[in-house]
Amino acid sequence: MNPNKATPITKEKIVSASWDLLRSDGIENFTMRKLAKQLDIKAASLYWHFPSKQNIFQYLANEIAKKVLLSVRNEEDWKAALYQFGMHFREQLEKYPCSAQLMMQTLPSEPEYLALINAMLIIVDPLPLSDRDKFSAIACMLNYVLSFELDRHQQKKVNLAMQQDGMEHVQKQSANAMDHLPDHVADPLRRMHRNQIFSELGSISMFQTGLTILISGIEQLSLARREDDVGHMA
Amino acid sequence: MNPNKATPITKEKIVSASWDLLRSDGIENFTMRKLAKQLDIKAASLYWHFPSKQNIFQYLANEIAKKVLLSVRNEEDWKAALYQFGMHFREQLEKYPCSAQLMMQTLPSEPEYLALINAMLIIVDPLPLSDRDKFSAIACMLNYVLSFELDRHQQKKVNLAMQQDGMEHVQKQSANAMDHLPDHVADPLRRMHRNQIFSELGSISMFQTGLTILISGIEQLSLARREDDVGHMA
DNA sequence: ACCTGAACACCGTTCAAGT
DNA sequence: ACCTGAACACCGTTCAAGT
Repeated sequence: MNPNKATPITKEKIVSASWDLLRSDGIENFTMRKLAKQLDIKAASLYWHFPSKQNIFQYLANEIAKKVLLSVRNEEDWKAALYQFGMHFREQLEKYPCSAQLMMQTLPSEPEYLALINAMLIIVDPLPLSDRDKFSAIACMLNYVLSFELDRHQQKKVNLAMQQDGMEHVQKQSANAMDHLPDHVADPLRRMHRNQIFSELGSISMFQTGLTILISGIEQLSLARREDDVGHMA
Repeated sequence: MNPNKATPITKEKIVSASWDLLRSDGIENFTMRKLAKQLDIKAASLYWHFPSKQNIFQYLANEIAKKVLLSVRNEEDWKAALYQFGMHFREQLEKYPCSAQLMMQTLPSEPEYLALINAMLIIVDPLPLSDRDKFSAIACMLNYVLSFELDRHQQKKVNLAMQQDGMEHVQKQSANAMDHLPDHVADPLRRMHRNQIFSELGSISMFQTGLTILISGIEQLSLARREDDVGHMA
């Protein structure tokens, strides 16, 4: 029907269609056949441009990493730098559909992803910490940012389902489960549910709180390790 | 062939076979047909006991949560309590195959999962923090523990692949990517790679470092918020 | 109550064959 | 160089029919 001779499919076109498909159908419903249909080609043709579906996902994850790296700015002290990095990172993740899933199911073997980790390590490199501690610290950060976006994404889906159903079963399910918690025990969770804390779940201010916890935790760790050193010298 | 009349399949048997299948094949290769074969029944029969594959996963995730709750002990101060909680949580996650994947792709709607979150909230409830801050803090913790186990799991797979291949392409892939990092910039990542930091990736001591960061970060946050209060009063 | 055969509507991937 | 038809070897799930 459409031999596409005039305008052959390119890697870029496939990538762009992939973003569209992720946005409309989610990563769990992303199929090669749907992707091909969107491009007016057959699924088999995709394999001339990419070796596998997994490889497309890796490419997309790497594109996100590349974008995050662009927005990295130099900062005076490491705390501000780490904070800005986290904020920019989250901002970029929010722009791309299924960004957190893409980066989590891709191990960091792509160059830009590694460069991203390297950029974070550079920030904490001047701290009086062992390499193992530095690595632990930035792994914490990375996982935090990704998990946060993942949770936000899931929360959005739950909210959507609640709207569509007139919050029939989704809301009820968690509300019921909440009611069946033991009564004889303090239950901050139920209190928070009453106070609608859950609706704020993916908010920026919550993100900032976690970021603050991590950064001042890292600061405390380097203070503690420094004391260890002093102890050793004495 | 085997009508199983003497010993009908029970929910427990399906669950037990599911753990076996997860351990041997991983969550990505877990199929209803394989699960049925292991129980000497047909895939369709599983749907009399469980409404869906997803529901089996939810059940398994809930089983993990139940087990973690059992190992929660009372502690004098909140820092020790949170630390012990994290350590026990990670310990249980290590025992079950694909535990982190199961808990991450299940939103916390099951009763035991909610009880788990509640148990964590109880620990931080006495702190001088807003409910929003408390929730942020334990979301941090939860995500940290799950992400850590997830990373450990992936790292184990990478190591296995390296052994089987005689580290042909996996090692090379990341080593090459490492070599192509820009040279004109500080590269702590390459230094750490040389110093074999990566092989320690899922170790308990690394886990403890992250846990320490989080807990002292939460402590600092409550100190800061307390100062805010004092400021308001003045 | 519990299980199966057979089907439905899909998957990712391969590959000889086309242009 | 780029694409397709047709197939392979699978999926999760349903449901009438069996015992």
